[in-house]
Amino acid sequence: MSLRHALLGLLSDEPASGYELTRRFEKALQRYAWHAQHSQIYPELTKMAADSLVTVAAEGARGRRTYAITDAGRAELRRWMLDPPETFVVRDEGTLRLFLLSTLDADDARTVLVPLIDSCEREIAALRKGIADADAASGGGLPFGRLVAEYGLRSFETLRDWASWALERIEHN
Amino acid sequence: MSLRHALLGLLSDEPASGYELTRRFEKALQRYAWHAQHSQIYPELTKMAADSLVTVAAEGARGRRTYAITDAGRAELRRWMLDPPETFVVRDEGTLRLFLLSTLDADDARTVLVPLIDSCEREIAALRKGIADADAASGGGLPFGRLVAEYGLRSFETLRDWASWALERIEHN
DNA sequence: AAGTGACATGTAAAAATCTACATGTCAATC
DNA sequence: GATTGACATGTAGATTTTTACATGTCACTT
Repeated sequence: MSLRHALLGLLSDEPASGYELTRRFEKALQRYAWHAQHSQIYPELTKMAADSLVTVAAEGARGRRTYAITDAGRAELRRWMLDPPETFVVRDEGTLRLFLLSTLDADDARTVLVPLIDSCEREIAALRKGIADADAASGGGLPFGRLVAEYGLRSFETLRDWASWALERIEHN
Repeated sequence: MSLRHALLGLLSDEPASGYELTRRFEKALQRYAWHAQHSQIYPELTKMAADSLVTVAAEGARGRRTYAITDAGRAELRRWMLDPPETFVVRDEGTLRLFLLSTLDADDARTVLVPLIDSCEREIAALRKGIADADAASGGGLPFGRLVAEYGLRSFETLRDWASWALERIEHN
C-alpha cells in the first residue's frame, strides 16, 4: 500500500488533481523513493475516495478533479508513519547494478563507474543550486522540501565518493 | 527483468540452488537493492532454464536442483550491466517514509528519527565488524563482496548523519 | 520411535505494476 | 480556422510480485 501512502503524503501538503500528483511523483518521489505512473495513480485515487481517505474537493475545466485528504486520510498516513514494519521492501535497479559490478572485469567496471561519477556530479550541482535558490527565497521552493533535497544531496555525494573509491580499488587491484 | 539479472549476478559467482539463491537474496540484495521471495525465484529459474540462461548442473538430495549460469546467461548479464536504461526505477518504502517525515509534527518526527538513528548505529557497527573480519581473513567472507559492504556502510553513515541533521533542524525550528 | 527444525521446491489466487491504447479540452500560434 | 502542445483522465491486457497454501526430506535430539 505504499502508493496509497505516498499519495496521502503529497495530498497532506495541499489538494491536487491526479495529473498534478503524477507530476509531483516525477519531481519529488520518483528518483529516490517511489515510482508510479498515471495509469496507476488515477485508479488508486478512485479507490481512496471510495475508502474515504480523500474527497473530490473540486471539479474544474477539462474534467479535472481536485482531491483533498480527509481526516481519516491524515489519520491513516500518521498511523503508517509511526508504525514501521519490521522489514522495508526495497527495489532499486540502480543499486542492483552497483552490486553486480563485481561480475564485470576491470575494463567493464570502469565503463560503468566513470559515467556514474559524472552523473552524480551533475545531480549534486543541480541539488546545490536548488537548495541555494530555495534558501535565498526562504519560504520553500524545493519540490518536496528542504529535508528531501538535503537527503538527495548527501546520497549522491556518498554514491560519488563510493564509486571513486571502487574505481581506485579496481584500478590497482 | 531485474529479478532475472539479479539471479544471473548471484549465479555468476558460483552455481546454486533456488533455496540458496533465496538465502543470498536475503543476505546480500534484499536490504539495499532487490527484494524477492522463493515463490518468485523458483518459477523464474525454471523460465531462465527454458531460455538457456542457466542450466541444471546437478540434482541432489531432497529434490535439490543446482543451477549454473551459461555463456548466454553471462552475455545477457554483461549486456544489461553495460547498457544502462535512461531511467532507473526505485521503490523504497524506507526512503518514502523519510520523505513523508515533513507531514508529521515535531514530536512525531522525533518518534521516527530517534529509533532510525539507533538502528543505523547498529547496522554500521555490524558492517564495520564484518568488514574487519573479512579483511583479516583476506579472501572474501562478506556476503556479496567488499564493494557492497562498503556501500552499505557509507549509506548507513549518510542516513544516520542526515537523520541527526533533520532532528536538529526540527528541534530548533 | 516421535518430534523438531533446517532443508528444499512448488502452485494458485490476489494485488500491484507496466505498456499501450484511447479520448477529449483548452490556449496559443500560424 | 487549423494545428500544436500542454492539460487531463481513463481502461485493457500483460507482467510482476505477494500471500497463503501445500508437500516432502533429512539430521538430530529426546
